[in-house]
Amino acid sequence: MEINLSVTEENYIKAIYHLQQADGNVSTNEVAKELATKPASVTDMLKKLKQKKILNYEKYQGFRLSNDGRRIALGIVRKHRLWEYFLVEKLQFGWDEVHEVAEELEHISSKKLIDKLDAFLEYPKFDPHGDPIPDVNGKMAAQPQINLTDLPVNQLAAVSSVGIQSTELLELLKHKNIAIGTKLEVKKKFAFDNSLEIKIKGQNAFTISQQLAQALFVKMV
Amino acid sequence: MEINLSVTEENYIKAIYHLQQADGNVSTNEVAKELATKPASVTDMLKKLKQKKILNYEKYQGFRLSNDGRRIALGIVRKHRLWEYFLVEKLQFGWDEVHEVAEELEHISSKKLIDKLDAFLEYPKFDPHGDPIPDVNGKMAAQPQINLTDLPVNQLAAVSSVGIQSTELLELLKHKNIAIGTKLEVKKKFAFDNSLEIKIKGQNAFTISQQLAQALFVKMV
DNA sequence: AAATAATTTTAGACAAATCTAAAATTATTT
DNA sequence: AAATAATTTTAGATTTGTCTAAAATTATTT
Repeated sequence: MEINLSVTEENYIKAIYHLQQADGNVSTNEVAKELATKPASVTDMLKKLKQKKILNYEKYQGFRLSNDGRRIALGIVRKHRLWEYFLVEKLQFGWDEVHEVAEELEHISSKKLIDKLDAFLEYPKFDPHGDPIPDVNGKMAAQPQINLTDLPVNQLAAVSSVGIQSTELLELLKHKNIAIGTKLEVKKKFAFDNSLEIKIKGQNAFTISQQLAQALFVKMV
Repeated sequence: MEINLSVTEENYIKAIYHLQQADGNVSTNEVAKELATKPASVTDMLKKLKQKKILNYEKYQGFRLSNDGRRIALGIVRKHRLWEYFLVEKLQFGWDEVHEVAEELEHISSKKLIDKLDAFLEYPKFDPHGDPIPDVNGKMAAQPQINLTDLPVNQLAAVSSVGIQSTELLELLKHKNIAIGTKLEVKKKFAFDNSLEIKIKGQNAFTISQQLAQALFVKMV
């Protein structure tokens, strides 16, 4: 039942997991960009992962992780986030300097190690960046809903609710092409009037007012 | 100044380090045995390490680490032993189940990580097996001298002093071919009369009495 | 000091993960 | 719906670490 995976394979699985969280179906080019490698290399790996039943993949058709693949990805995410928590809470790293180290630590294979680390840290639910940490069974706490004004720049999030129910607001949202479930990122914050530059995938970026941003709640993705 | 080393290269360096601690000059076959690989593979790696100036090596002549090589080896040993200490003291692993995990953790490259871990652990001097942990500069505490009767089975050690100065004792030591500096291992302990079976490299094992063992002090190697 | 044995090195091959360049397929324009 | 563009895949090469089998060297016997 335990498949042995190389660090490279794990990195592909993790990248595909994150891309499909944001995007649904994943493409060869996206993965190549994410991993700073060439599409041809990605295709080779896709075949390998398909053969190991980690990936549902038909050529030219895009792909997604299988159930097994998702289980493995969650295991890697769990390790990454627990180590980040450890680095910040116990070793006094800054939250902005832990990522690369966690990228290495997440590939340490011992399950016992990670479960004991989890216990030592007293089963934290969120990592230092606010992302939820999967538990032993791969379950994670729901991402808390935050106000759009509090969303970090370049953090993908999905609109989860609107603060007020007014026809005027709905009219504006319709015009801006924003609905519940719309995935967006904040690209810039303007201090002068607290307006935000917003990017929805496949559209050009546009600006929204402070008032509109305050009416929108999102969950990080 | 910072050379990038693969996990494989690091494992070779560590193996050579440990072998030369015990042996002086190291041979291709010894390394192959230690790393469970073939002599031909070792020769390939030796050339590579020589080229990187980590090894003083002339073919057919045996080899030793260069100063740089020793510095690198001490860094790996430092990481291994600090992680072992962490696993036992913080994560409640048994001292006998930490080795394989530490074998993986020792290859995490961040120097900052290991120095912060050292601080978190409050600069321990010895790991759970009693081996000294090198500090940031590669210095380690002298291995404490222990009585031969307390030496664990199969732990290589060097005779460091004798407890009493008698002609009779010296006569016996001469006959048994034991001197200050002689490297030996205890292969068996016999409960009946507390005699020990001793093995000196290149000789057949032989037995010594409890009285003789109590007169000998050793340092682990 | 020859012969034999053991060790070590070379030569050539293989698998994993990558690359470039070209071919195949799908998507988008006009 | 052709033509063009973008994406994806294939084919063939490269690098790293490994292997086996054979050759070279050193060590040990007789």
